[in-house]
Amino acid sequence: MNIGEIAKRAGVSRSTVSYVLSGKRTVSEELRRRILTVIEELDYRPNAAARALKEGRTRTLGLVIPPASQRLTDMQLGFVASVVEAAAGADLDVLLSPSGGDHERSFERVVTGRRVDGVILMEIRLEDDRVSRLRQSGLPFVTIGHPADAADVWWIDVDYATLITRCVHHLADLGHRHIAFVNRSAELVAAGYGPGHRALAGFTSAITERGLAGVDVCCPDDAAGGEDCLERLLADHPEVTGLVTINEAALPGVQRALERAGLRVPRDFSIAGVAGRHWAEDFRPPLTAADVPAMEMGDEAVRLLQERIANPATPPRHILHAPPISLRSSTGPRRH
Amino acid sequence: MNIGEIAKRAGVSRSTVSYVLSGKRTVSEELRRRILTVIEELDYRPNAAARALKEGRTRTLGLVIPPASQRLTDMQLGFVASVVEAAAGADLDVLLSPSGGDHERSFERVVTGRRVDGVILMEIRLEDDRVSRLRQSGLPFVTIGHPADAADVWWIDVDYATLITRCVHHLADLGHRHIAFVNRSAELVAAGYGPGHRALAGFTSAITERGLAGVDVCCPDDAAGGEDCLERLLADHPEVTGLVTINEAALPGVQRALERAGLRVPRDFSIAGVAGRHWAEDFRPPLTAADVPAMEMGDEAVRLLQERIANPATPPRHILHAPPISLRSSTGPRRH
DNA sequence: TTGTATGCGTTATCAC
DNA sequence: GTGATAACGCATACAA
Repeated sequence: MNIGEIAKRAGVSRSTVSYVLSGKRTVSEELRRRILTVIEELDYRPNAAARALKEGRTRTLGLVIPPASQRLTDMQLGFVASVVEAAAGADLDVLLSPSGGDHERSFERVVTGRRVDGVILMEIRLEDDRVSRLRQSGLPFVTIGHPADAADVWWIDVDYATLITRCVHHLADLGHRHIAFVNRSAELVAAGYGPGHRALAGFTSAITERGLAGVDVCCPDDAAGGEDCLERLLADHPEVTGLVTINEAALPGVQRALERAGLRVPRDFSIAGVAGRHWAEDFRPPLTAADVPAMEMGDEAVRLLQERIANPATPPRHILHAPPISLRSSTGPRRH
Repeated sequence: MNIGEIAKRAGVSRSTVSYVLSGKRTVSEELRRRILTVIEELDYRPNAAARALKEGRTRTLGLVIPPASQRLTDMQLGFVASVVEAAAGADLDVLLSPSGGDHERSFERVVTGRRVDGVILMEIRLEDDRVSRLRQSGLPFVTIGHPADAADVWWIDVDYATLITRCVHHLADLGHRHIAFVNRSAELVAAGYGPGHRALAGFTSAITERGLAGVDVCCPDDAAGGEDCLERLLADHPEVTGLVTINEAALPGVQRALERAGLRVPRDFSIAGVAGRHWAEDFRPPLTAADVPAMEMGDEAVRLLQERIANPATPPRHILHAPPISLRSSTGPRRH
């Protein structure tokens, strides 16, 4: 079914059909009716490839995600979901591309095959090859997270340094003097994962500012890893009475280790961090945390990307979120 | 950058370049070299839209997911991840389309705009409009889950009836006489969500077969809902000593309610169910459950779809998974 | 072994 | 207000 067939059945030319569809020139009411009826009857819809070829744009956004092998966190999932939702709201389709692992080809196809009008990139490293690649390709893109050298890229991020700093101050205000920072996995941090580094910087500076004793550890991104990690931490640093973290996936394990050590939260031990809202609320006890507005951020990513596609010359825009810390029930005064 | 530009710079015709790329006819080694060098230099890649238009296929699969508003379960996430991974492995791209909610347009675009060569559908209802729509459209599709009338559709599913039956037998063997079934949310079940109905059927028949007393309840798909639900259940049916469930998202709440009621798992109360492996393992105590092979199923969905695209006349194939129940630590003998 | 010509389905320019 | 026609970039049947 193509536009020519519609034209034939309606007894008009192809261009008239096209103009009825686009509304870019006036068509007599009679023909309009007739054409729309035929379109309806045959359930005709323009061929996307032909349209893309002619118009030079695909009405499709690329979304580059971490490979599946590495399980997506709740927060990442929130980004994906909200990007898809926002794109659908703007009548845009979303092409998913796993990066990393052995998926170079998928990424290359998206970037260089003109399959999309723009790209949204997640899980940004401080030095990120994909960002360089995209920069050089000229394809509009927006990142969720930002690389070290980010002046010329459009991005949206969470201000991990500030948030972790606030968490430390909160614990310090409650009287805690020995505080631990539970980071994401060692591999991720070693690979230059931005939030890991920025959160650590925030932790270190706050610890110094308040004259506290701080210890930081990397921790695998799952419950079992969290359990091991905290067990070791408690053994090596029994003086620690509270922790701050950006590793939501490790928390169930963290809590099990605390329980096993006979420590109650928040009576004997306080936990604060950065996490998705659902996560923080479903945790027991509910987690005192900065609630990352994942839904909003996906939305913004799509908006920014549309803006950039529409007007490539616009100077870069950055959005840095520092949501307030929601006081729940996982932090309390230090017990003597 | 197009194929003509490459041809000009290499001093050959466009078709020669095209044939070098496709390998569909022999090209002298000298020209081949020259052309490949130019391609390399300019980092040329064929325009996907032009190729799709010419070839009549897009090398893209559609993946229809539930809307983001309704949070994806761990299992659904596993499907998405594995589909994307498998598709990437076959050099196929994946176009994501949220369905339900107010995303009709997105679904219609995918189905009727020839944006994809085939579609993978998730979260199937017994009577599913999207399946009917796809059936009538002639576009090849595979479902994860299956509708009531599924003889002519290609699908992959988990045998919820059998698995829940096994769970009931397992509890019965341990001496439990009063068993509850915790279903997915009432809305989902009312909407004809397949697993909800089939699992319930399996539960009922097993209860009857063993001469037990069974009670079944619907339960919201989140921790808070699970907590409420179990609290009510324990109040109304204090004789119940074990439950089986397909609602993994409710389990943290279920457990909290049990704890609050002073019931220990598995000493005082047994839990068995169907869940993703990670989920079951991370649970405390680790969950005795049939581990849904989500990764494998996404893979199969892509393979089946490729098969169907390649050979539309092949009779439909169905794959029904009934993974064994992994004995972990959430079930034990009834206490007297 | 290579080149020329055609058409995929659209949109948009030009002519009427 | 409407119709004919030329691209868009590619793959391939047909010529040489």
